[in-house]
Amino acid sequence: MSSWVRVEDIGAHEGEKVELRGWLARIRSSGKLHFMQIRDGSGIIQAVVTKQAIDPELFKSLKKLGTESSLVVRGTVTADDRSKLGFEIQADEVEIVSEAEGYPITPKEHGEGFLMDNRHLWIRQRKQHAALRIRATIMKAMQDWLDDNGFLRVDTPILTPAACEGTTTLFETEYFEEKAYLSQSGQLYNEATAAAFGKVYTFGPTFRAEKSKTRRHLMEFWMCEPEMAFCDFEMNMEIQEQFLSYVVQTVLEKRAFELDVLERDTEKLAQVKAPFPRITYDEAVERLKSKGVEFEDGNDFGATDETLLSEDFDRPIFVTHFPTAIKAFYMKPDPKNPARVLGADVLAPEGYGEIIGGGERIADLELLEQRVKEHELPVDSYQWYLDLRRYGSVPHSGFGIGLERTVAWICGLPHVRETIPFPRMLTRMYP
RNA sequence: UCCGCUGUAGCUCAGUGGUAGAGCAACCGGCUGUUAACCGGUUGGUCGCUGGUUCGAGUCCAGCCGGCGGAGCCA
Repeated sequence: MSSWVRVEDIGAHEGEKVELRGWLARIRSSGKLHFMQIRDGSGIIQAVVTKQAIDPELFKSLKKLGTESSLVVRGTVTADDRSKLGFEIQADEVEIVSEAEGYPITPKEHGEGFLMDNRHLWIRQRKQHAALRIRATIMKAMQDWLDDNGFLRVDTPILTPAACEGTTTLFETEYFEEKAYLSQSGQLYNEATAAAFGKVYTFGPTFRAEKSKTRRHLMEFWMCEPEMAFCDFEMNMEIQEQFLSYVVQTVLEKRAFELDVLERDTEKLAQVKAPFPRITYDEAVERLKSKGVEFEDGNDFGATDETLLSEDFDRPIFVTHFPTAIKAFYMKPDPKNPARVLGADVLAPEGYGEIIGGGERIADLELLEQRVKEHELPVDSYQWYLDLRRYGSVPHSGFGIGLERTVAWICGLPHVRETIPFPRMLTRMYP
């Protein structure tokens, strides 16, 4: 009897007869010998089938078996230097589960549009596996670090009654007789749960109905948003650099194989260790001007500006003290200069741009009420949020890290669309 | 929303106003160590759509539709 083994565990079964269940990734044939690449979801291994080993009719039909046909292969695990994995299977039994015909993705090159149309099949491919495995590892590393540092995961709702920052960029939906909006951030609810539990985070999908069409935007993306009571602007940045360093180092340790598949330069990732350099918004503007950029003071940075700023550093950087006017209504103004906020963005290296936005929140009731009015937000809808300043308000801070941008950076991918199984993009919601 | 590029076989592309092409995939055959295998053969077309110019349009023009790249906005 042979036992069902996954490719990732094959090394522990050398010399044994095993059963593989998977799909035919590729077949090459040399007359009386078939080389079948068997993909089982955990890896790819080559099964060698000789004409003597199996029924001649079956041997003949295997030659014609289409790519991605599903099958069960039984055979003996042997060590072999010619295999990248170090092992292959000398098959003596092959069962075809379901034949596939005309699988559209071939070993030759394809355009991005075609691959996105076939995303449901594209995710079977090696590089997509590597990126999505690294995504899973990043998510787990984020949660592990937070769980191990006293944070409680308290998820916030996706259906919300009002906007965090206005309704223009929200997806609207029906909620029986009312309107509801898909959450663009768990931020405000996080402040309530932080006042309940001290240190919390939410991790889930968020939605923005912005008509942006760039390599770093999705309509639906995942954010991990920690929030901490009794935490100021400085402590917030220290937590971010520890957190992010842990995530990057964990991926380097646990996903070396996948980083290699993606041909990622890991030396650049190895340098990602706390502390991260800090520059103020005003310093950043000076740096841009000295590089010949025509920058209008008070504006936010564009993608090329962020690339120019990060290229001087070998690790992520904080850009702090943005103009109050361009930041969210809940950001705390710097007491030394109220025209600037106690907020910071983290810019990833190598031109990957902003991956974290965060800062200290306004704790004072009167100032927050004033800000809500200044931003022309419906004050009544924000009463629960203002309550947080009425009942034991404390200094508190938090941040949000965009998962797909982080995955794109760590994987060295040119576009966030490959960092999520089924990206929702401006002009694409299929499949 | 704006700017640029682009649309020809299942895929990636070539195609000078005058007979619709290649490589890969698929299909048929060959090969006992292949790694995007290789060798021989076969099939495969509403040239994005609509209109216009012309004796003649894949090719030139206009509009529309799709794709890709970038900008703005943002994580």
